[in-house]
Amino acid sequence: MSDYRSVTIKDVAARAGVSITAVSHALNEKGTLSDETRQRIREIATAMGYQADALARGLRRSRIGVIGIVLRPLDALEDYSPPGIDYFLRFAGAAAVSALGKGLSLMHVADLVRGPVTPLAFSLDGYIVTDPVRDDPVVALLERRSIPYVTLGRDLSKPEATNWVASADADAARQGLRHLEEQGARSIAFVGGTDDNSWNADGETAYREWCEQHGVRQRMFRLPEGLGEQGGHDLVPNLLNGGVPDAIYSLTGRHAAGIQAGMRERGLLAPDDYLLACGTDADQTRTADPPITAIDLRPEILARETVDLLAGITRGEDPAGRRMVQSRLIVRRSSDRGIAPGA
Amino acid sequence: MSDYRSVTIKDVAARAGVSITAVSHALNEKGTLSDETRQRIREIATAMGYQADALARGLRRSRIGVIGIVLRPLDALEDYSPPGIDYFLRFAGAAAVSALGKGLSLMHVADLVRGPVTPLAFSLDGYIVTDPVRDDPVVALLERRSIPYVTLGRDLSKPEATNWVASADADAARQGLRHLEEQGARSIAFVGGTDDNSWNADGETAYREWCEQHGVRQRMFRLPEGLGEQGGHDLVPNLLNGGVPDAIYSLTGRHAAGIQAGMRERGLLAPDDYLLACGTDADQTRTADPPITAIDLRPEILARETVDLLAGITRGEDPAGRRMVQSRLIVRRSSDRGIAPGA
DNA sequence: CTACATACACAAAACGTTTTATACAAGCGT
DNA sequence: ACGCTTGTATAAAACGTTTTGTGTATGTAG
Repeated sequence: MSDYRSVTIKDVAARAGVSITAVSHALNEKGTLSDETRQRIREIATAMGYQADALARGLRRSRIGVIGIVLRPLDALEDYSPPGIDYFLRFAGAAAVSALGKGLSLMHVADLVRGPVTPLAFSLDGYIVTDPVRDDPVVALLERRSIPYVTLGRDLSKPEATNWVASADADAARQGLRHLEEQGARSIAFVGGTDDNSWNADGETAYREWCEQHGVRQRMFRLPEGLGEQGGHDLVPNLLNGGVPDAIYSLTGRHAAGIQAGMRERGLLAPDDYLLACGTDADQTRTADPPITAIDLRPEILARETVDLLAGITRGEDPAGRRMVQSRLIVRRSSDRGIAPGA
Repeated sequence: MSDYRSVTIKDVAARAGVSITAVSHALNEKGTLSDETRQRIREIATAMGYQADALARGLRRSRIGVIGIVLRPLDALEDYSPPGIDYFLRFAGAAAVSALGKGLSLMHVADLVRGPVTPLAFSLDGYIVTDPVRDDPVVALLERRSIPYVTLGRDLSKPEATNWVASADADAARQGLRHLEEQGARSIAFVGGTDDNSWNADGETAYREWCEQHGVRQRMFRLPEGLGEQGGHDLVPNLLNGGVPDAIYSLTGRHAAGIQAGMRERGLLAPDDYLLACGTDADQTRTADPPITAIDLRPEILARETVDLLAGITRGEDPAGRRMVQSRLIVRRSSDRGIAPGA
């Protein structure tokens, strides 16, 4: 490690024979400099490879070109890198890429509200908060600090808020339920999560409506997200309590995989003995045997919209919020009896 | 957005009736303060919720608690979020999680050497560079700036370097080749990439050795990583040039999927007409039909080791480098003729 | 009583910027 | 010759820390 000294504004000023104020103004289109000197300073600066130190700059202004991302559902999990969270990783990866495309960098930040937090956390330009729960403490903290943020998924405790992007959750669930119906399901059991977020809420609503419209008794279950496949597996006895349902719609991928495993232990195989579909595509739904029908929430598109919205807000613009992204049903064997849609 | 003013060192000093120097010393275990005042200041600081501003601190010291990650193979791609890069996203996600566990944050940084770079880029504590190529300009830049870094995969141009973590690439390839052999392959064609990195180099070496040991003629192909599935597909005529090989071992997942598709168009199906295995597990290998045998490089473990090594280095320690992570063969239908290993 | 440590606290400089306020010409109208 | 713009450039303050050096009691040895 040599002792490299990077070139500062002072160096540029010295070389150009002007004050550092002149350099700053020349490079930031501020102040009153003749076009001539402005131009000259710029050339010298680039020739010397000058790049303003972001820390020093951030100290005065307050934008450092970095946005943070908080993955709430992962905060909650004890183990921080369980399998089957690839939706979040895909989202985070895609968000990073989108941010880079806008000249921003994305920084992962751990739970802001417990334990010591990364030093830079409160100096970031803005935040993406995925799937906040009702009265989310992280959201509250950001508000208190007046740090701009965008949530992925609506914040149920803030119906007036516009700073969110979400998949069209209710639509997605309806789409899944309609598909099961088309493949022959008359009664459908529903397995949601326990996190108090819009994703679960909208899924439940869609299910309730479907049941009412079809005059079918609701069979709704709520299973903590953290229980994962094991939880799905252990839920099976309850699911079978009132007889084998025609179909099961599970919101989370890990639950669905566990349910399928548990059903198989009882000799019940999809798609012959029941139909199975799932609200999020995940590693588990793809690799299960048989592969499980799932909804691709299109994390890449969600990420792009989220970053775009946040970037606009941090720049002080007033971009349109409340953005919804249409998701897409991926039919796989677990629910495919070969009946054409609309038949 | 209210005008929240966060509590500064000055506020704490005022409240405690001491100088800001005293506060700084008290909180950083520096200087000469009586234990009594030290303690009193600490209590007041925590009571007021004081947290040192990372930017201001970074200006003086030079550690801000953030490490950067550069995904070189993605830098090279024109499209920045193609499918089938989930190995990198998994790695990045896992690295973020590992970093958080060490009180560091992970920041995605785009190609450092072309175009304007994120402002904070040169103020980060250190970097992870995945799969650097020979004489990688990003690596050169980091060295010039004397920013510590760790590479994922050896840097072929720096045989003496110890600052790397890698999967046991050669072992992995040997493992794959042995598996194909056990399933009945006598001649194996090999498809590598063109990036000049240790991953490709070690894979090729393992293949050459295997051919020599078995007295089989080499059938080695090099296909640019960027061509993806299409590239694999288009390579098939060349692959078939000297007759249908018993088996094909492809280093990258996208190539493998394309090859399988191309072979099918010619009526050749795995595992009956040929065996197919692949050096990296990817979305494409899992979801291909039939699913393709692949090597799980265990990005989560790689990420943990990489972050651990880098964290040690940035703290000025001298942690053991050159860490190798054993990978794991996942046998899928594309190469499975049901012959037990070792038979 | 003097000289000299020792213990404690603080003032001021420094980090590299941006921003605000000021200075100095030159030109112009009176 | 005077005051007033206008155009150009700079000095100095500010951002919130850390670090360096200085100062003042207090105690101790001679």
